[in-house]
Amino acid sequence: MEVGAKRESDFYTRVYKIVANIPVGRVTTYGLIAQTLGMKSSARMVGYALNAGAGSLDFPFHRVVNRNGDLTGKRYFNTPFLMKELLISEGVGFIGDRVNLKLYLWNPEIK
DNA sequence: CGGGTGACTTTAC
DNA sequence: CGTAAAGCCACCC
Repeated sequence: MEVGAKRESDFYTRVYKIVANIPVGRVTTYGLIAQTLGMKSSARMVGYALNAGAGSLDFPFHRVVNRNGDLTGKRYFNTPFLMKELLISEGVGFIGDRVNLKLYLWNPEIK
């Protein structure tokens, strides 16, 4: 029937769908997701959306980092260092405390 | 409808 | 590399 004509009006749902599509061993940024949604100026809302879904949904929000590749969301984790450990465990490379976006940045797309 | 908030981003010093 | 300030848009009360 309608090819996605339903269009999830929920901004959050959009973010969840993209985050859920992030392949293992890859990461993406808030601004990039926002841009994919057509609102590059609403990068804050992306992280906000994850916080709203976190706790209720099982999304790999640890794969979402900021523009610098820094794990800004680690402070919302039960154990902050866990976020970095998870990424390393998945094969994501780090430069100090930041993700090597040069090699592991993933380009989000709406499925 | 209005005010407050925020897991961002950019620019500036 | 550090902090500070402004812009930004969606959600909550």
